[in-house]
Amino acid sequence: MTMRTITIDKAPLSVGEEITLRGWLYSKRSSGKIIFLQLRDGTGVIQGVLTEPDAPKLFAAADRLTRETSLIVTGTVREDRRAPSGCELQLIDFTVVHEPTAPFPIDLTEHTPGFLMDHRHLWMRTGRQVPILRIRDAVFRAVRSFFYEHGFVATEAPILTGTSVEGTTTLFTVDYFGEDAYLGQSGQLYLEATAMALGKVYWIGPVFRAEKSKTRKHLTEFWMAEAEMAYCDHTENLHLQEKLVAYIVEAVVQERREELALLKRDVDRLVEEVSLPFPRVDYAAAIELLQNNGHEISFGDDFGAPHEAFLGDHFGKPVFIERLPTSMKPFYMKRDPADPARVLAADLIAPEGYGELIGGSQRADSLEELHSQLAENHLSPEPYEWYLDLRRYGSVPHSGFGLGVARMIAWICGVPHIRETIPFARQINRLYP
RNA sequence: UCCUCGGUAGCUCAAUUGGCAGAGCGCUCGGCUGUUAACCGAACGGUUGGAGGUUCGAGUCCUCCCCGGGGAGCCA
Repeated sequence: MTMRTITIDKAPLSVGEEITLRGWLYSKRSSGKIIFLQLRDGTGVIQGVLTEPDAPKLFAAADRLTRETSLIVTGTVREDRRAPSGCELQLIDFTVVHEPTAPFPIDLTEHTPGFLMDHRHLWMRTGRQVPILRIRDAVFRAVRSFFYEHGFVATEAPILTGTSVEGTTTLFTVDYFGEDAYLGQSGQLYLEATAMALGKVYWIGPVFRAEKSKTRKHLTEFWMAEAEMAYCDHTENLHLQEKLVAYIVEAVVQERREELALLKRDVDRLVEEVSLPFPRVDYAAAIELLQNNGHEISFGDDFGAPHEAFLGDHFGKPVFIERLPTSMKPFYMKRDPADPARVLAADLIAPEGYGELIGGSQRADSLEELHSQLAENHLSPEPYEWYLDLRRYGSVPHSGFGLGVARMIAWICGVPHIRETIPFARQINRLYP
């Protein structure tokens, strides 16, 4: 008999065979002369079974094991409906790789969010965290395949920048050889330049906002998937965005069905939510809709959390709010030719209260527009000269958007807080671990 | 920055009107041949976030500070 080393997710394919697994002891239950070891390896959890009369010495050793002991086990895979995963390993032997020097801090019962975040480096081994992080991987991969399949070129924006994208948002400052530099808050301006070189571009990268936000939807360091397209108008921009969102959800549903089941996500609802097209609602109509449903809001106001929640619930799927007021938005967006008080921009609001998934717009493409809009925002053109060059040399209509990856993952997973959707969340008051 | 709730055993939480500091889980020990957050029994475990104050007496009341959760604003 040949003995193979495999991963736990492949164990159901090896029923009847003798295999080796390398992992960690997730939990242990014993009942006198029979012992159950729950073994995890990152791909899943499987139960190992051992009875005392069969192997007294091995049984005694197993009985002494503590949680998160790393071990290599050998056994025979068999189906058993009493096992949590439907199959289990009849243990033949095991080797301890490392024995923990203290009890593992994370119980499988209950902890406060603060305690869990303090122990994020250990918490991430347990329960829902493994499936969430595997879904995160699937989301990143789906974004990359979508853009690849649609002819986009993967590129990068710098993290260290000398220019602010949004005049208003707070920036993290770093010392750059005696000069102030900032951690990038968006790759957009750089992607506009790159799109003029390569046509259609995207990147997935970290961005930084020094906002003192304290909500379930905000991190100070988060990942955005940003795209920028030359020769693309507002309408085409929205069309691509909805296709991307639906593509990601469908890919994850297909690839990570087991993980979604572990998270008890209502997958049917999720799939229904991404049936195309997503509704397009004019900003003015959205304001009216909110007013008619008892919300205190007027034209020119930005949406607050309750408004976003209402809109998501009302439509039951992601909804574009388009033609937003100029006053709400940054200098680089193109004015609506039909109404200069509006810009050709849209926010994509997620269902189920997950907030804004995407912000996008057609960009102002003439030098005159940009100059006057910089002036209106009280921004000096000087640091933007390189950006203004894009309108001096073969400027074209172009559009782009940024997708908040963590919010996307939170929505797909159905988890309430985005701190669980990234391995190590950076928040106000949290820089460790 | 603002609003709000909280800080008691390693963890999650109790503690009546201001009157002896408690439980469950975990760890340790004992029992149990199908456990599913196993179960049963025992033992271990405390500077009640910090400083000051009121009082015969403070986990409990007062003042200030520190830390955390939730929310708002801002944004993705």
